[in-house]
Amino acid sequence: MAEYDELESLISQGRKHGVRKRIILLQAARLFVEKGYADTGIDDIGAAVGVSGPAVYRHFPGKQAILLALIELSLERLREGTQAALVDQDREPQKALIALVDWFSRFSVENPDLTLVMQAELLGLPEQDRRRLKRQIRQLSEAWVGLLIEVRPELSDLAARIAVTSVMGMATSVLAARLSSDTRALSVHLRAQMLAVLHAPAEP
Amino acid sequence: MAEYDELESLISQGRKHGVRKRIILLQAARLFVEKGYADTGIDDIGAAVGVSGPAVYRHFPGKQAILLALIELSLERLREGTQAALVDQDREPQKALIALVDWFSRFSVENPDLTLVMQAELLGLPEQDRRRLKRQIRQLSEAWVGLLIEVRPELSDLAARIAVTSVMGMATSVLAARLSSDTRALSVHLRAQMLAVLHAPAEP
DNA sequence: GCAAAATGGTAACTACGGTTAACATATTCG
DNA sequence: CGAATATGTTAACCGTAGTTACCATTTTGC
Repeated sequence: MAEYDELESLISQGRKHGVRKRIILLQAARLFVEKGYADTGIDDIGAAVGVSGPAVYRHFPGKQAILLALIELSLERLREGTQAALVDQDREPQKALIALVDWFSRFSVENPDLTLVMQAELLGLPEQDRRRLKRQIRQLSEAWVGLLIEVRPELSDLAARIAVTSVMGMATSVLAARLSSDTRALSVHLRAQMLAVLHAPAEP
Repeated sequence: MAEYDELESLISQGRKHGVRKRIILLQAARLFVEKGYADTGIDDIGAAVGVSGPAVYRHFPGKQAILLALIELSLERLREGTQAALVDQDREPQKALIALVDWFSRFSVENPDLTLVMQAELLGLPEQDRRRLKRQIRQLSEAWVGLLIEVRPELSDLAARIAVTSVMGMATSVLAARLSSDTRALSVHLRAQMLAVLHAPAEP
């Protein structure tokens, strides 16, 4: 479910157990992306949820914990989506790669805040968490790289890594630029250009 | 001149007028990219220059001013490079576009800190400066968009904007990932994939 | 060579914001 | 119902880091 639909649905559910926590998370994502992690106060987050101030501490042990939970949520969604896109592709790397692009171009456009927070605010985390998460992100992209090399064995390892990194970067830069609110058009164009990168002629 | 070569050359020049200031700027860029603007203290910047603490205030009125000067320097270089790449192309948009990609793929790889700071830490600036700089960045990318539409009139405005934004995003994401220290290889691959994006088949 | 400007060091100030304390209300469930 | 738990509120705390004050030294230009 896209992040804004989820947020709306959660708010309508009143104050059930654990719901507040999820609302805080999604609103914090919005704020972090809009104003940056450093310039977003705990008070701001509370206000966005309709709960001024330190009430947030009832749900999270601190500001950093919110950011950490957010990025972990983001990673989790990415992992789920990647796996889901890979099943039922009859182990054909060509089909699998296209399925991945299909899914990711849609996911990133429909979940801009989650996607952007992960790559923009990793530095806000303490060394240790940052390392751990970076490793996990790398593992995720390695799946893409492996698939790409299967499809195009002529690519060097570096070339494949650059292509995959570029594909991720295209999504975040386009989202950050807020070029259009037409999510359908955005994801369609993104998809086309991601495929172009993955199929770009190799350089000697 | 690439940023690290410039830094080295400056340091060897001792303490001439205005030199210190430039050194502070470039070291600050390194730190901002490495640890983030928020987590880089004035003391850190001073230490990196061999001048502990508030001595930095002899050259800049404050921390934000350093960031501002950095992003403005970055923009200036981008403008210069864009212009330089466009002259002597006989007003052929096809050639001009390729010249732009040639130049930008090299520039971004040779000046990673300048390139990354501009897009990563814009949020650290006060509203007003941020707006102004964003506008200037947009103007810069509009030059690319105009050129691209000239070459490929079948592209919608949105499609062209997405392509150009993607090209910029590819550079920053690849630089941030630090995939290789072989700048030559990086820029060559980047170039190829940027061209692929700009020539990607349009979507209906 | 000397006055003036430039540059630097150390110590102290201060504001901001994350966090905690202390106290209140509402919800849940036996 | 009533105890326990969850959730909120306001006021106060306090560490950090950007900034300023003040004094020392070096560099520059007449």
